[in-house]
Amino acid sequence: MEKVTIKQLAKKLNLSASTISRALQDSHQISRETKQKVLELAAELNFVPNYHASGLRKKVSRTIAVVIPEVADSFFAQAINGIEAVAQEQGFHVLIYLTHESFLKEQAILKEFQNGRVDGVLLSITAETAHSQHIRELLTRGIPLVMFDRVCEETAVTKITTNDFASSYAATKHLIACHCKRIALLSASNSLAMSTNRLQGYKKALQEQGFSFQPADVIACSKDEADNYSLIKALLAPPRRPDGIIATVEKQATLVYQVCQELHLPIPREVPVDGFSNLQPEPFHSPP
Amino acid sequence: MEKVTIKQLAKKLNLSASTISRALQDSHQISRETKQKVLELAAELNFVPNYHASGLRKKVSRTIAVVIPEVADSFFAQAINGIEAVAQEQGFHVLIYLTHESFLKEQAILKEFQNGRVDGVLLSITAETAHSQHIRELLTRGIPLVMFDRVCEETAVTKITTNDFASSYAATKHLIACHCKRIALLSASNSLAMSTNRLQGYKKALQEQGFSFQPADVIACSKDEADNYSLIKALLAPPRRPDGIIATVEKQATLVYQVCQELHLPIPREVPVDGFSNLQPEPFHSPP
DNA sequence: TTGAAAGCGCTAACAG
DNA sequence: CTGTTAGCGCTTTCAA
Repeated sequence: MEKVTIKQLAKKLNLSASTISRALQDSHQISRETKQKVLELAAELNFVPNYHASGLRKKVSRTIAVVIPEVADSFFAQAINGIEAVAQEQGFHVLIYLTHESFLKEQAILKEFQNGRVDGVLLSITAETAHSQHIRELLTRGIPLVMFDRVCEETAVTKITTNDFASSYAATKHLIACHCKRIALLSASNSLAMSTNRLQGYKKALQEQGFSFQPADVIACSKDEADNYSLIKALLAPPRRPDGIIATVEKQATLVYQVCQELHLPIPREVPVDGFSNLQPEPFHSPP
Repeated sequence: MEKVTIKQLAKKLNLSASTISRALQDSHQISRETKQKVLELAAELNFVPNYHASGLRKKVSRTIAVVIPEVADSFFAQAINGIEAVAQEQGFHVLIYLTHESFLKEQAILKEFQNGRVDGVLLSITAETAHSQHIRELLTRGIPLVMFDRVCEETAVTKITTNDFASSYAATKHLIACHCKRIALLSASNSLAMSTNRLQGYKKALQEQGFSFQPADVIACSKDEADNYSLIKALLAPPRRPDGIIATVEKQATLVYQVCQELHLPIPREVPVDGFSNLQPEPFHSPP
């Protein structure tokens, strides 16, 4: 029992390939009877239409790509869950690509998307991503792209983010309300819009509550865990120890605990400001 | 600047399409010069070979599918990370499918894989999955399939698992060595090979150490968190409270804590026996 | 309502 | 080394 094709169905039913094709697509111009017969035979012979053939012809793939830095932290895992669920509902397939924070990989991956493999892209950019030529090129080629979580301001595409400004603003105000006197901000990376927005929210809240912004209270964490560890250790050193901390990333919160334990310090009041903890994945829009 | 095809390159260089095709594939039967020219023009015109066309011709997709129940718990997230990394290295693409523990979905998803979209499948079966007709059918069609983590004994395919028997055996012995007198096993589901193997390991260790196996000490947890909660609560009720627990799934360990807190009980000595905590993803083998 | 024919873009014999 | 030819399997005009 070799691979069954439309042609074979056609021969067995004394019909033309085009009729079979139409019947399978439930075309309005095929008689009930014929459809019936075709569907039956197809089921019997276990016919599965070739994906590449129809893709080549129709120029669609019913596939979207999700390009993210990593799936390690629970945020992206959740995101995948949500995305896949919606995609499956809509009959779409989901390709996963990890950039591991490498801009070059991001470029290479997006470049390949010009080949018809995907109909659309969900992108959460690299921390390294500074310009967006590669993104604009995809768009030029007519491939819709939506940025989520980590977006890049300069490009004119749909962006899905939590309101970074608002969340760090709220977090800061919350800590102040809890009588914190010195609030530090653990920030992720400087180039991302997310980071700057959060920084702004933090500043705004401080200012409104009559605190002065201290650049030394903002720690720019990097990819290197060891570095971050040192930075946090320095931050928590007694002389100017903060009594409140806003952590921008899950991992950093953990580091704070570690450092405190090691230094036998009381754990400061901490507020994590997470990516998308309450992400409601947007429904996809199939291409029109 | 419309989509560039091989034909266009051919015309511009006064060569045939086949020559271009060969040059792009770095065929041994094309002159240095020609290759050079072709590559240059291709780069200049930003040529990207059509995926469906070559897929249709060559009957490959350079794509593998990963079919898992959920990506929620960190295990599968890690798995995806590893799989994608290896795939990317080998120039493969990764499709993700979630079954949400539904056997019907699993079936439907595998069925579609007969259409040429994927070259291979990594499957971690549903808790519901009882028979393996759908799996065997895929294999018949020449699509390699590897089961991981949650495997199904009856099928003759490569399986990647931690040694379930050994790990629960070791865990049980460990608890006995810690002077535990009554050791409970929180088991996941009865039909999975993983569960039965773990149960065997547990029994073996008990027996070897002169303990008698008590069916009541094995709790078969279900999908329903609330149910599990009740079961664990009953288990931990004073009369025959275990002083050691082997938890088969991450989630269950958490439940135990919750129940103990609520009941103001001391937390029993607990040993989690996790899926693949130390999974070293196997390198893929591209099809020969 | 159905069929014939052409072609999506690429690759692989088979020649030369 | 390069060109010619013939499809991969399906969809879609255009005719009948």
